[in-house]
Amino acid sequence: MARTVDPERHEARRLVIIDAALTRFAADGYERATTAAICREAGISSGTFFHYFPTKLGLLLAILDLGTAETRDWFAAQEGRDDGARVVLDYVEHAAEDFADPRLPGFVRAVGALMGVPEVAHALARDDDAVRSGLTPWVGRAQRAGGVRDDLSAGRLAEWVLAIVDGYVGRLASAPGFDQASEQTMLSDAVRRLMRP
Amino acid sequence: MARTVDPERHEARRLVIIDAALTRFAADGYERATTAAICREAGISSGTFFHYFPTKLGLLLAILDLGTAETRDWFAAQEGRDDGARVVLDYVEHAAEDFADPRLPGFVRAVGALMGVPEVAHALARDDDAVRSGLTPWVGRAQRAGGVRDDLSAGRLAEWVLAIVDGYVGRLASAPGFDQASEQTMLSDAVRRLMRP
Amino acid sequence: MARTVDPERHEARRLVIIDAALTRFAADGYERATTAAICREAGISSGTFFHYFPTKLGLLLAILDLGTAETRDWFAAQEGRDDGARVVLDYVEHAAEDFADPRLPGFVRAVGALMGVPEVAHALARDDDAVRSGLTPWVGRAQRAGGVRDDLSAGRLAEWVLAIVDGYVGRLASAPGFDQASEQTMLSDAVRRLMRP
Amino acid sequence: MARTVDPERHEARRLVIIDAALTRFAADGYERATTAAICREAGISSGTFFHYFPTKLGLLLAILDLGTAETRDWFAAQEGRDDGARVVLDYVEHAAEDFADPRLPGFVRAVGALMGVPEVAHALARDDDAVRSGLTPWVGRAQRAGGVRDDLSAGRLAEWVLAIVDGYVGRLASAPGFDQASEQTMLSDAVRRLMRP
DNA sequence: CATGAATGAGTCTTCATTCAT
DNA sequence: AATGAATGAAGACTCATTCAT
Repeated sequence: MARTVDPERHEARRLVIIDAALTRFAADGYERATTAAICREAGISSGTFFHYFPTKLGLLLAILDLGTAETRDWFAAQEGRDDGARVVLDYVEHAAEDFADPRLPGFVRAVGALMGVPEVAHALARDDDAVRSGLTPWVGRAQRAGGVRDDLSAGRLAEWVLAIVDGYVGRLASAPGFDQASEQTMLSDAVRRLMRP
Repeated sequence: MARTVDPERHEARRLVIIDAALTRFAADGYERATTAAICREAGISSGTFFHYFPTKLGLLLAILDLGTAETRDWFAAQEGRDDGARVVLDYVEHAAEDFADPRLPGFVRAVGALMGVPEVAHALARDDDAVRSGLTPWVGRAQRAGGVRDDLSAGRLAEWVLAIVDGYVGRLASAPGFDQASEQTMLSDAVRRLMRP
Repeated sequence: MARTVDPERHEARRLVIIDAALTRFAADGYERATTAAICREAGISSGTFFHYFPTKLGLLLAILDLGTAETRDWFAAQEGRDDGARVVLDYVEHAAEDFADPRLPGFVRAVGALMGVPEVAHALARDDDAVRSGLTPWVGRAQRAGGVRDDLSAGRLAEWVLAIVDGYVGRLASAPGFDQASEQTMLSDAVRRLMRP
Repeated sequence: MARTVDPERHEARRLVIIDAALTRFAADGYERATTAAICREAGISSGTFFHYFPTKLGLLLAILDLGTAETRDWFAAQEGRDDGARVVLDYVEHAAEDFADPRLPGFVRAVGALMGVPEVAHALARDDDAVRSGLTPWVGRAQRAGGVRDDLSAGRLAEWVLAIVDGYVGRLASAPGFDQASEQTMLSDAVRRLMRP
């Protein structure tokens, strides 16, 4: 009797809160996004908030971990492919599509301001590691296959690919006429130019 | 009789506060950098702080304006030059050198989190305008002179140059082995590749 | 049909909760002992807690009433005895033995902090009354039998006997080397000295 | 210029807050005495409260330390006296007079409920030490001078003197007809009886 | 009967800003 | 001009209690 824990409902509600938080963090920044505002956005009470997440920071970290997991999943799904350069470009495209969600740039900026907070720094380092260690082997394979410059180590070249993606994302948020729809092809082009021998 | 306002001393003190704020904002982010911490860093009292700046936000805006003015000055100093492509690359290098101050990436992130605050958004828009309107003519001139791709408008190409600089700056702050000394030549190379016909 | 209320099981569970509460109140004080902690200690859910007790305060009052009833029972069991002084000393010893439960001093302190709450004040007054009205007649009888000082009223002397027991209990909790095993004979001696003519 | 720190005014204000806190802690207990209520009682704002004390607990500890210091001062002032038994009785009387402040018993109870908080436990241990190490030598001297029982060590006898004072203080608070004015002579008598050979 | 997710009032504490000296 | 004590609005978080299952 008394089936009180419905794991599905729990997970669903958790995601509602995460979604609301993404909205508020993106629009207002971490500090200006009050827990009250997040609760309002999610349609829950403050008690419920702290029933699902231990602290406001804990919620942020949960979001970051979600992203890291998503990255790992994406790379895991590429296992067995052959064309390294193609995978790199697919990743770039995949990342760019993530940012079709207009809240993401704002969220990334919100997180950036918290780099001084150790727990955030660690979560970001984990995330960066996931991307880097996912991407580097494909860059290396592309180099060995030829068709990609090899005057840089695979790691350093991967880093620069990420730098360009970062720059693209940053502009998405701050430059008026710069939008995902029209610039995504330029992004692929820019990365191709960077990697050309 | 008593001329109590010594404009030089006033300006010097203002700069001391701005410098202290740059340090704290960069290390802790805008919200976590308390006025008390900035005062401590600057060696002044809170009363003095508000004698020089109307609010904490006012101080931040003053710093941003300083940067915008510096950008305008730099472009004003290029007047009369000929080689557009060279000026663009010089600007990239100049921007990169600014970021030799290790506090700047942190400061940029701190400001990014405040994009939702209208006054900050406007100040950033002014700053962006200064850069864009400074850079675009030189890109256009380079295109007309040949040697630079012209499948994009000058404005859009300038935007992408800035995107790459942004990406470089972002990595500077977040990637462990990515430092200004060793990556600056890669930056120029990446911009050159982007602009190549 | 369904007789769902098994009075014995009900009472047993009630006592489990009371015991758990005694533990938590004693260790943490009334306010710091959360209902959640009491539930954990008792191995029940919060819903069950409030099925057995109307409020957290109600639980505390129930514990106090239990103590009062126990006191009344003890004195009822002395009916018919002769030697008043002996009964007084027996009571002192009995009280001291109660405090062999190491949780009691802490519980008494926890309750002390709630004297400002009317319901607690009343419960304590009832308890004190039970002790006082149980003890005073025996003190009086001892005085009339001689061998006990009679320069004080029986009531006042009883009060002082209780004061010494209280002091003993207080030390039990706060003084390191002061333990029930070694000090109980001193307690009887101190009470005897107090009562000596 | 700018005489901003007036140490006297600072200390005076600190004492006003301490006095207000004593009132509220005594009447309501530690947890139920909100900082807001203490501020109201002291006629200050919440900001001022935290300007003078780091936390609500810090305020409580400050009060305890004040008491410990007072105890040390009292014993320091007895240096050079001769009659140990007289000093012990003077201390008992002195302690009893302290409790002429009707708030003290309530305050002691409020603190008792916090014995589980390490910082409070330590402060109380320090306080107990001050009393014990102040009193024990005088008890010892009285024993050596004769006229005081020596079947107990000086330390243990001192402990029992304190137990009786504690019991007296406890009754002061909880027993209706038990007041300082009429019972203080009984207190001295009780202690004398305890110490008699 | 038993469960535990949900609630929201209430608390401590922080911090930008003011102002008397 | 410079100081720093005082202010109080605002925010994160806790916890007793309710109620649908």
